[in-house]
Amino acid sequence: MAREIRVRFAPSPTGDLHVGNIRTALFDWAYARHTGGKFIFRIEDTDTTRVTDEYIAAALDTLRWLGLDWDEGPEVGGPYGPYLQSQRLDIYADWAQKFLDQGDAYHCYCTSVELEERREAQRAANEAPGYDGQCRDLSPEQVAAFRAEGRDAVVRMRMPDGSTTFVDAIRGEVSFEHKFVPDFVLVRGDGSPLYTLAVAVDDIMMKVSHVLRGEDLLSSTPRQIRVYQAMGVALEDYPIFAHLPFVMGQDNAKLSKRNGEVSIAWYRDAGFLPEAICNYLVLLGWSPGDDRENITMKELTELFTVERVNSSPARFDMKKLEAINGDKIRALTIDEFLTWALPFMIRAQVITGTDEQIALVKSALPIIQERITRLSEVPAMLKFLFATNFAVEADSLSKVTDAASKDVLKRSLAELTPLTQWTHDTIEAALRASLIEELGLKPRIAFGSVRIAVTGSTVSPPLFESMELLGKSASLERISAALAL
RNA sequence: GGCCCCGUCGUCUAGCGGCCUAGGACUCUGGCUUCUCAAGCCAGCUACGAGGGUUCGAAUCCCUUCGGGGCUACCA
Repeated sequence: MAREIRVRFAPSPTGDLHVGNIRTALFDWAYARHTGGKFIFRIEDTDTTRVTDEYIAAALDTLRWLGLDWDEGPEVGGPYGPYLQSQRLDIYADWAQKFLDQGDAYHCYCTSVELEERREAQRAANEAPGYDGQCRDLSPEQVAAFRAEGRDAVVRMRMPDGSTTFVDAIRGEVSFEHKFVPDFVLVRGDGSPLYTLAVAVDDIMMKVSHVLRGEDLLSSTPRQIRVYQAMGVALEDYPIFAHLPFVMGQDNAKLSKRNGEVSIAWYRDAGFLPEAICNYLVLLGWSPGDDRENITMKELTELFTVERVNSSPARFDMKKLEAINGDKIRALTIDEFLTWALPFMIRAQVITGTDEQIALVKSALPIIQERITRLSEVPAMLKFLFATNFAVEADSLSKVTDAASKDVLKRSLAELTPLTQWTHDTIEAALRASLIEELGLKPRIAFGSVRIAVTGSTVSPPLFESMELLGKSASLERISAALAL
């Protein structure tokens, strides 16, 4: 029987999770869900100088926010834990010792400074820089001499002659000559493990069946395979590798702050829905095969296969993300929309969050739903409903103070004041009859003046609905106030 | 420099030898609709990096070349 599908997402939280990380996590998750396998979340925190608890906590939070639930990992546990590498140090130490005993690895006493000097010399001689094997076969006397000097030793893996060939599920057969893969360090001088050791040990110990990760790790794969060999892992128990193409920035190279933000936390604050982010990101390097582009998380789990993943890098396009986000916002029910929008209204200090305010926001959401592309636009669109010190925007001022506008406003005030029923229908009927039919004005001119007076801006949600929501007294007050400008 | 990966509209992609005078989406442009802005609808612009092969036939297969990227750490 085929082995269980187990896919892991193993970030090293040296900062906030970024777009590239999440695209990988999304593919990992989607593949696990598609196959009915397990999605494993592992934290690679062997670099204690760069990984912090805050970043780890933020990573969990981001994955949760996106809806990428994990079956094994931090907080949920699992049969192959712990899932933080910093808690598995003894496991790595045991394997390193075994490799040493077997002769697969050896102690290397070269210092960083010496190594750098030698690499420099290699570069100068136009040779491939890499470990030269100086400590490969030290005599007991030499070892004793280095120890006497007080040198620390790293544990270095011996790369045998030959080559490593493996099949990448996305790129096909990939081969590396070992002469281009120098002996690499498994354990630091202080005894702490390196990624090269921990990642291979954990993937095997956690019975990971598929390693879907960024293509930057493609060239480190032969090193992982070397560790599997030293561990005595049978070929059929090697994970299947699939190296995902990069997500790059707008212009040239890697995605960075310059060309769009990288941190997922930023997108969250900017008013993007998790499903929009996932929908957009999954389209970067993968497609369902037909012309479908609006894909729900559920559809993703049904459709996602590694076979359909592209091998070429994709450029991140904020415009398209926004378009998808707009689509997702429009697809929200009003209650869902309200839940997402409220925090933005409160954070922007447009409302404090009273029941009355929430009710008004809720009734106003339908008229702005198809007008926004990010949740962060909600406060600006609705602030006219809550303004305590209402004022017409400076840019629009001149458009309500001219004589023609004054006439429109005067007439509007006269027509609207006697209205007993204040609904968008009655308001529209009154205004159309007086301004359009009787005065013969163009709708955009006539309603434009009223719009500025009532909402303070030339751009607003539909005028009559806005006036209905604002209420009769406030609407009339604002028209009067504009007349006095 | 060496090794490895990649190369279809501006961008994301469909395409896996004939269905391609290359399809969809985003962007952009024009129009319709219209109380502004949107949304919606219609139309348009724009691509197989280049050169050789293979084949009756190539975006699809092979080679070369050019271009882009990654790696080359006691980072991951």
